[in-house]
Amino acid sequence: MIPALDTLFSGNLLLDALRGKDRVLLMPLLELRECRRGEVLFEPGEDVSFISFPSGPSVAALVITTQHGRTVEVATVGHEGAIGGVVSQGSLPAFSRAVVQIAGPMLRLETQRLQEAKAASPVLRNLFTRYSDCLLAQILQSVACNALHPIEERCARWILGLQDRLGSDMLPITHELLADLLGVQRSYLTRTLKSLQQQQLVQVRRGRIIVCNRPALEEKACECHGAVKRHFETVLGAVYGASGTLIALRPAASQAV
Amino acid sequence: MIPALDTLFSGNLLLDALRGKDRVLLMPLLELRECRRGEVLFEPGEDVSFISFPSGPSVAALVITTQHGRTVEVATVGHEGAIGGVVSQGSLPAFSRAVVQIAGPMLRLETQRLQEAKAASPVLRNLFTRYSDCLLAQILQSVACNALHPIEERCARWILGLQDRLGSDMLPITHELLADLLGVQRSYLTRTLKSLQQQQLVQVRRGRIIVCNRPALEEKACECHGAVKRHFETVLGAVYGASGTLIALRPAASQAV
DNA sequence: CGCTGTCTGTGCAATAGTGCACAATTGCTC
DNA sequence: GAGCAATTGTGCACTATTGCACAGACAGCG
Repeated sequence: MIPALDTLFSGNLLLDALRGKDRVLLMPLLELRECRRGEVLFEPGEDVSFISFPSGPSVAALVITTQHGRTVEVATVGHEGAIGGVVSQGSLPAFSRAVVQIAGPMLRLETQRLQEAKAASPVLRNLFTRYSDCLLAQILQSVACNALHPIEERCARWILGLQDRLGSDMLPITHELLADLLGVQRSYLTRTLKSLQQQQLVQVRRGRIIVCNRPALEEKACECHGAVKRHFETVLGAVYGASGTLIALRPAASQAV
Repeated sequence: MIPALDTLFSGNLLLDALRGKDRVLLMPLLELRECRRGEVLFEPGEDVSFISFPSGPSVAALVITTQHGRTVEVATVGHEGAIGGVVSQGSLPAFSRAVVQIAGPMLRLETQRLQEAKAASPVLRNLFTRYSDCLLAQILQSVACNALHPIEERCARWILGLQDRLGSDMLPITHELLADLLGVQRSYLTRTLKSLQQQQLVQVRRGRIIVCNRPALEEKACECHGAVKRHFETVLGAVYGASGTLIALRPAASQAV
C-alpha cells in the first residue's frame, strides 16, 4: 500500500529500531502523510485516535493555550519519538493540543492498532514504555526549566533540541513562533537572539536561525538539554544505537523520574 | 500481617476505588509505613522498586534539583494517587527525586507486584492508566504554568492543591519550603503571601498557612488548578465518585494531553 | 521593478523577581 | 522564663521580562 515502508528506514528512530516480526507487525499499519507547519494533530478534549511518528526532519509539539490566549510548548517530538496517546495510552481525552512545528512527513498509526500490536509483542511494549518514560523525563525537566532558568538559557536549550532533531545547522523558525513556544514576548526574544548572535553562537536570519558554534551554545544553555539527553541515552541508547544515532552522549553521571 | 488493610478504607482514593477480587489482589501486598517530612522515597537514577500510595493527609512530591542547588516541585501526589513508576511503568531509572512533603501514612507496594497484579486484572490496568494520564496532565499544565503565570497566581494554585489533598484549612508548611517548591526566593514568597493575606485570602502563621476564603483564592489563582481538576474529573471522576470525593467540579468546558 | 505583507530591530516606561543582609518574632526546650 | 534555633519581615539595589509602539528590512509576487 505504502511503498516507502518496505524499504529499510522509515526515518523514525523508534520504528527503525524494530526488527523481524515486530517490524512486520507494525509497518503495514502505517500511513504516510505530509504535514504542513501549523497543522493540528489533535485538540484538547478529543479522543486521540492515531499516533504520529515524525519522520526525517519533521517536528511536532504539544502546546497549551491559556484562557488569555498565550501559548507554550510543553513537549517536543521529532524523529526520535512519537506523539499522541503514547504516554496517556490512548482512548482518553487529550489534555493538550498537538501541532506540527516543522513541516514534513509523519507516519500515522491508529491508536487501536498500536494497542493490539503491543498486546501481541513484548518488544513493542518495552520500546514504547521506554520512550514514554523519556518523554516524561523531558516534560518533567521542562517544569523545572521554566521555573528556574532565564530566557537566554532556555532559548539556547530549545535551539539545541531542534538542531538534534533536524540534523542541520539551519533551523527554519521565526522569532514570533519561537517566542510563542517559549512563552515569552516576541520583542524580548529578538533581543535574546541578538545577544546570542553577538556571542557568536548563532546567526539570525529572516525566518531562520543558524547555529554557528554548537559547543559554545551547549555551554550557554541550561543543563536541561543535557540532562534529558542523558536520560534518553540511558533508557533508549541501545535501541537507537541499532539504527540511527540521535544521541551524542557526553559522559556524565546519569540523571533520572 | 497489616491489620489496617482489612478495614474498608485505606485512605487512598485509588485503592479505595477497588472492589471484589481486584481489592483482594492488591490489598495484601501493601505495607503501611509512617513517613516523616523530608523523607526521600527515591533518588534520580535509582531503579524504583516500590510505589507509594499516600494515605489520608500525607503528600509526596517529585522534585528536580539543578546543578546550582535550586529545586522545584514538578509534581505533587496526595491521597488521590500514587508515586513511583506509575507513569514511567517501573523498572526504569527514576528521573527525579521523590520526597515526602506532608508527613503521614503511606501504603507501599513493590513495583514488581503491581506489574503482576496489572497483568492479571484489566480493571487495575485501566485504573492506573487513567491515573497516570491525570498525573501527566498535571505535569503538562505545570510546564505551562511555570512559563506563563506570576508567582502570586502560582502560589494560590499551589495552596488550593494542598488544601484539596489535606481536606483542611490549615496547611502545615513554611515559607522556606513553599518557596523551594515553587522555585522562587523565600523572601519574595513571604511578600507574596503577605499580599494574599492583605487580600483576606489566607492567614499566615509561623509554619502554617490558613485558607480564609477559598472561593476568592480560586479567583486569584491561575486557571491551572481548575484545568487539572477538570481533567481528573473527566478521567477518574466515576472512579473516585465510588469512594471518597476529591473533586468538586465547577461546570466548564473540558480541557484535555 | 515596485508593492505588500511578514518578519525583525529598537526605544521606553513599568512590573516582576532576584539576591542579600539583617532585624524581629515565635515556639520550644531546659 | 530565658535562651536558642528556626521562621518570618523588610529594606534596597539590581536584573529580567513585559507591554506596547513604531520604524526598518526582507522576500516573494505580479
